[in-house]
Amino acid sequence: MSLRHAVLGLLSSGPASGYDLLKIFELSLANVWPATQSQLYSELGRLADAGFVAVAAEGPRGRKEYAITDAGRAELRHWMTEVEPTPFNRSDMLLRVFFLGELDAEEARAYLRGRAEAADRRHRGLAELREVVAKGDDPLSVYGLMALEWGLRFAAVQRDWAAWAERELDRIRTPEDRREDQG
Amino acid sequence: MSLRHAVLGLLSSGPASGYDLLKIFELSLANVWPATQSQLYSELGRLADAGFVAVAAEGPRGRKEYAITDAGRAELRHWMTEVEPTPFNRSDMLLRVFFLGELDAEEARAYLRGRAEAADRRHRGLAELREVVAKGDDPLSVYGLMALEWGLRFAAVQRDWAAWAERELDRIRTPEDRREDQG
DNA sequence: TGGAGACATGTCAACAGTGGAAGGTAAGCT
DNA sequence: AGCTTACCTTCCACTGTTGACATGTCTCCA
Repeated sequence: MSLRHAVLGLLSSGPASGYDLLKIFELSLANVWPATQSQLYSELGRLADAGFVAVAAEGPRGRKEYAITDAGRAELRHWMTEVEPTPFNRSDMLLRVFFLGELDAEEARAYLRGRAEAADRRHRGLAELREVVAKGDDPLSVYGLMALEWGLRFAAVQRDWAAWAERELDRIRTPEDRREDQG
Repeated sequence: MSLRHAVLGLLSSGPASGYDLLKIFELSLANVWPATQSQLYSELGRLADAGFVAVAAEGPRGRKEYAITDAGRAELRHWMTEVEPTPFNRSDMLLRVFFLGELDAEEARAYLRGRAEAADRRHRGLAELREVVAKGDDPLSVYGLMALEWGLRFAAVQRDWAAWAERELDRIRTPEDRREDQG
C-alpha cells in the first residue's frame, strides 16, 4: 500500500490537485511507482477520509487542492523510518530465466542478448539524462539524482549480468560439441 | 499476468499437483514470483478451462496431477520469445529516496545505512547459498544458478549504491557547517 | 486406537492496479 | 460567437494479489 505514501510524499512539499499529482506520476515517478488517474483520485478520497490530507482550496473547473495534514505528515514519517522496505519484487524477466531450458540454445541466447541490449539502451538513455541535468538545463533534486544513479547502476548490472549469462550458456551447451570435435 | 506462465513453466518439466507447485513457489520461486495457495489453485482451474493444462492423473486425498498440453507449451513459448519483459517494477525502497528530504540528516543517513546493511546481509546469504550449491549438496539447475548470480549482483549494486548515496548526502548537507568553520 | 502432522483442495472477502468511458469547465484564439 | 485545447473529476468493470477459513484424507508411530 505505497501509493498512499507516494501521494503523501508529493503533498509534503506543497498542496496540489489530483491533476497536478498525475503529472508528477507520469513524469518523475513513472519508473518508481506508476499510478493511473483512477487510482490517484480514489486514493485522494480515501486519504481525505482518513484525515491524512484535506482540501485546502478549490479552484476553477472543480479543481481541489489537497494539502497534507499533521496526521498525514506523521504517517509519512512513520512509513519512512519504521516500515521495512520490501527487499525485492516480482520480475518476469527473471522468471523467464528459470524456464530458459524450454527454449533451444539459439532462442535462449537471443533472449539474454535482448535483455543485455535493452539494459544497455536504458543505461545510455539515463546517462544522457544525467548529462542534461549536469548542465543545469533541467534541475533535479538531490534525491532525484540519487534515484537516477540507482537506475544507471541497475541498468549496468543487468546489462553485464545478461552478457555473463549468455557466455555461461555457451560454456554449458558446447561441451558435447567439443567432445564430438575431439572424438 | 505472469503467474499463468510461471505455472506453465513449472509444468513444462513434468506433471505436478497444486500442492507440489505450491512447494516450488515457496522455495525456489519465492523471490522471483511469489504466489499463494489460493492464487495457485484458481489459476490451475483457469488454465484447465483454457486448455493449457489437463488433469493427467488423480491420486489419493483428492490429489490431481496436472500436465501441460501442447497448447500450453505453445503459450509458454510465445510468452518466452515474443512478449517483451517489463523493464522494471515498483520499488518502495526507491520511492522513499524521493522523499528523503522530509527527514532530517541523521534519519536520512540511517535509512541509507539500513539499506546498505540489508543488501549486504542478503549478499552474504546468497554467497553462502552459492557455496553450498558449488559443493554439490543441493544441486541447482544452470538457470537457477543464473538467477542466483543475478540476486548476488543485484544485492551488491544496492549495497554499493546505498553507501555512495550516504556519502553523497554528507557532501550535500555539510557545506553549511564547513562555512561556519571557516567564518 | 488415537493423535500429530503432512498431504491436498476449495472458497470468500478485501484490497490494489489497469484501462477506459463519461462529463464538465475555463482559457485562448480566430 | 464559436472552436479547440487544456484542465479536472468521477465512476465502472475487470484482473491480480493477499490472507484467512473450511474441509477432508492418508501415514506413521506411540
